[in-house]
Amino acid sequence: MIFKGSGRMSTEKSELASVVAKATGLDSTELVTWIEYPPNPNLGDLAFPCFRLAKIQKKSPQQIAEQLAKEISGSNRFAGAEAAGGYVNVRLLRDKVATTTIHLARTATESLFSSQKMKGRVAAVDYSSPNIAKPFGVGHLRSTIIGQSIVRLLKANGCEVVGINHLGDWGTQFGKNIAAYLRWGDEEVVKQNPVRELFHLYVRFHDEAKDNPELEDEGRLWFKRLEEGDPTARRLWQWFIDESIAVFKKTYDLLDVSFDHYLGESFYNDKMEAVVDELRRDNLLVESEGAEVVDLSEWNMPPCIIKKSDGASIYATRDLAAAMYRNQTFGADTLVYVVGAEQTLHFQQIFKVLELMGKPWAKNCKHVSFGMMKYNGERLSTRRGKVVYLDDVLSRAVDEAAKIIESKNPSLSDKESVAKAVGVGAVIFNDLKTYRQHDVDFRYEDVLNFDGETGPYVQYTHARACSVLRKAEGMLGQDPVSFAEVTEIEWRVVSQLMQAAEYFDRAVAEYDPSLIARFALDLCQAFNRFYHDHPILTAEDPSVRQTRLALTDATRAVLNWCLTVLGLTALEAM
RNA sequence: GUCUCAGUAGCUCAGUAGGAUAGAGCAACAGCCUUCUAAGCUGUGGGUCGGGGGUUCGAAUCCCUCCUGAGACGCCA
Repeated sequence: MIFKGSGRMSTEKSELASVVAKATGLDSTELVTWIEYPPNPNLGDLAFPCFRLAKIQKKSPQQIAEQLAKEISGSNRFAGAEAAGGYVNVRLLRDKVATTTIHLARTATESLFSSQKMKGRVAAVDYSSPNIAKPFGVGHLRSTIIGQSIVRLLKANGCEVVGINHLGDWGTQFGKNIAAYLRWGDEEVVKQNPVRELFHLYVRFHDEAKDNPELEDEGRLWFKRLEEGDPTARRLWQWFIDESIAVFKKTYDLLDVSFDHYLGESFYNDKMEAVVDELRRDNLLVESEGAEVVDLSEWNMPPCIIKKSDGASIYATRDLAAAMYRNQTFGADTLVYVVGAEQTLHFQQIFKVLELMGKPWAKNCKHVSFGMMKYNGERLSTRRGKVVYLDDVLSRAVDEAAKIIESKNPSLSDKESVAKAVGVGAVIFNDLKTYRQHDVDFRYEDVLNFDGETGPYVQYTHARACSVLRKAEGMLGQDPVSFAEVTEIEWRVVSQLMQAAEYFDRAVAEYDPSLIARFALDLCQAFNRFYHDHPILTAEDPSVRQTRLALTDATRAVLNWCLTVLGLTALEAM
């Protein structure tokens, strides 16, 4: 397993592993991966299962556990250890761990998560990549949001990142767009609402083409003219692009999404022939059914078509050209594609061809795939007009947030921008928290719910911590606050903070922001419990007050970091 | 037909480098605001981890098989 042991484990785990290593003679970097967190905190803070050791040493797990418990207790580096059913349960020096963890969280928040392992590396991340003159639906949300979050995650890990919007700005559909516009379009109407209007014209073109097949020829003709550089075709095409990007940018601004480059498919039009030449030089091209392909049967894949039987290139050629451009021009040694799971085979083929071309960076290519977005159980299809517009979703979420503010906190200042942050945050977080390969059925009731495991919940917890700290103004400096005693409920918070690096390393290794969302939710839960059960500002003992404020500040800083990485606004009040 | 991915509480999902009694949230019900933001906290009910075999001291997790759903499977991207 590639990722095994690659994570920077908590310092507490490494400490335990080194004691066990000394006692057993085994490698501590291996041992550290065996260490677990006990299912019940009453059992201990860390647990070491002895079953595997039992096999090696040919002794009973219980026997080993008891012996190890003695060694660990005797080391003075832990509060205690006891054997229980083949496990050694270890209690940490909680006051010490709390003191150092909280200080780190407050003063160097990012280093609690990241050890900058990707310093010196360069990644090109391809995300969002909507089609020009097509509506930006909820279906595009996943690539956009997950991609942007991965960009931030990699940057936090010291990686240089180039964010690329690989716009769908080329293809026969543009011939249809042009033909439809020239037949029925009106410049003023298009300017009012460019993407929706162009899309309407496109849909109409399809409808009418059913009865008038000559329309298809008209579309093909206009695409041909576009390819040949016809001025009218070029002008309209460029206009569609400019208007579409302007519309997309409004949505991106709202989502706080940005790119280093907008490089659409058309950008590679003049860069594909060089790829074909290189493939030919490498003797990778073979003729098959009139087309030129790279044979991949050895790897159980269908051939990768490079040139169609009519001599034209195809998207595989384009993606190869794009990959090479990203490597050569940006110096990217890692290429990330945040694209739906339906293109899995395509990317497997592309990556394999790059490998066959002898590109050493081919092994660092990663397709971050995700399931399909559905609506009422049905596949969304832009062509058939089945679209849920992202703008509609966002504005409904913002309206809902505004309503809730009005009923819960009407005296809040800057209500409008808070409503925006909360509404948008709910939409983003909803998409990020359960990222897996599952298809998701988009439902308004889920997105508009702000209770429980949601973005607003995390934002609320952050605001809550901020509120306490505001009222404690001047009572807390940046100096380390030393814990004399940590309550069980306080410890749950510290214990969560302590695991930040493990979550982060896995999130980076698996390109999965949902782990950060999960981490933040667990932290919120622990903190809210603490907030509910313990007085902070009104704690009688001044030193207790200090430590609780420090814990609150640590939580605030860490939630702020998580929210930012995920792309949500960390509000100070809501 | 072949390949890939998925199947865990009524719903949405964690857990899938094998480990202790399978966890959250939503929804339902019952509590908690004269105290730091109740978008919160606590409790109750709810499960043959799709079915069946196997490997192992131990399986939701690994292997085999079957069932169900989605996607892909050469000139769209």
